[in-house]
Amino acid sequence: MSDHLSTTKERILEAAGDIFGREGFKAATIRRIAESARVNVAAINYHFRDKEGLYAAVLEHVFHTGFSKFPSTMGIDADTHPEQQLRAFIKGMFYRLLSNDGWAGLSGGGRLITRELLDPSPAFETVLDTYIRPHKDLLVSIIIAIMQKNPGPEKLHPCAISIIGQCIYYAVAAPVIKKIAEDDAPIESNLDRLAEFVWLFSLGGIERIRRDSPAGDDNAQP
Amino acid sequence: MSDHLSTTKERILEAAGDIFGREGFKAATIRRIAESARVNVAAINYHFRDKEGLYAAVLEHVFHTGFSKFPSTMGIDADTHPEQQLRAFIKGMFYRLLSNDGWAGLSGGGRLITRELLDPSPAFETVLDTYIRPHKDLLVSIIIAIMQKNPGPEKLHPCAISIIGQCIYYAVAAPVIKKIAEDDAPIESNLDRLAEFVWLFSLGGIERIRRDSPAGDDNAQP
DNA sequence: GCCTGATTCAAACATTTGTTTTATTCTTAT
DNA sequence: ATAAGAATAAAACAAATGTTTGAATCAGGC
Repeated sequence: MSDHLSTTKERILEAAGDIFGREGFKAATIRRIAESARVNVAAINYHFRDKEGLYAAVLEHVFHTGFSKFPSTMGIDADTHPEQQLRAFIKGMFYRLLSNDGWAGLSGGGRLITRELLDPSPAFETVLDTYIRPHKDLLVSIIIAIMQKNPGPEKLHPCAISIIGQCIYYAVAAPVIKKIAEDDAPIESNLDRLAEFVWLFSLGGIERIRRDSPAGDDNAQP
Repeated sequence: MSDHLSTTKERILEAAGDIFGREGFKAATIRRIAESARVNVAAINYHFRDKEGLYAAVLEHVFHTGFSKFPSTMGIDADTHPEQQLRAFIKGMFYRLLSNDGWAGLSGGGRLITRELLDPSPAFETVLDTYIRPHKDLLVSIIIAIMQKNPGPEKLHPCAISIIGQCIYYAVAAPVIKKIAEDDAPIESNLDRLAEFVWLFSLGGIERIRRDSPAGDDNAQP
């Protein structure tokens, strides 16, 4: 890793994103990061204060660039057909998490994010408010639009979790999926097909939940 | 952790399961495990050779007890209506992963397993053959029975992944779910409701995939 | 040209941590 | 009762790792 050009600080950030993602916070060593960034160990403390400071900076950097390259809406207008909005949303998740242009390319296969889900660091609180909550809210509003009614949060939230869960599971379990269902491993060339599958599956799921829900109202937001 | 009675070896296994699950292999320290098990540090090396040996033993122990208490089939006959088989399968996943009688109670909230998905250890290879592959094969056969046709692995595997993914995501993202959708956190009192939801959602998903698939044959196994 | 502050570097420090050693205690078969 | 082996305990060891230090180097303004 660690690109040829760019400043020291940037090289550290990129190398650290990759290594933290691959090995986790504790297992990653600043010596390995420094080596990968072709930088003296002390430079890390100089620029980022300590290991935790570096980690916090990496996290912010990774989320910022990920959601910049692949925004939640994926550039789709809010007046597009809601099912197509969902398609874009899901494709966005796959590319953000698993594309080489996304987190797969700069955080050890998108695993930095998965690790945060499992063990949120102190620095994650900010990320949650800035990126994740709005992202979830958008999804919920898309689901309401598809259902053409608001079945209440006790249906909407599990729906959102089921959809997001399918996407993130590909990132979490990539190593295992490679072993037991090799043709469906979440590698670049499969992303479109897998996203399409999850989209269809989720449309079916949403429809089924809709059918089983009481009338409900038509309010736009939950 | 670490129960009052039982032998030294067992106390170590239980304490280690909890701490490895909570902190991960690298971050967990022999000394903390020994303290939690009320045992001398050297006892761990004596009984399990080294840290890796302990980890391998923990992994086998955790999977064995998990699938013993909550088998893949959950005691449901193979001639039960396939949709009910799926219901049992999903409920089994939720309880195995997230119940206090299951992995939540003996591997730091079921996180030991999730960590293995993310970074499979050498010891995971065995677990994969013994527990995970058969588990997946059962799910695939249930899906075929529900669809009443075999749409081929390129539909079956993603279907299985979508279903398993929804369940496991609750375990992976439990801390985050607690923060952004508190009422749907995967705690004991919610497991039945969440399993029921995932079941319905998945039935919808399967039906949708079935509709969009070409005729296919009726072979029993993929 | 030189001075000041920012940056980089090699080396050293202090702590943590997995493992080993050695002695002691406990268990059990004879 | 006793010898032999299993189990436990305290201490020491060696390697690794995050951080600091103090000197060297570089960049830009006067």
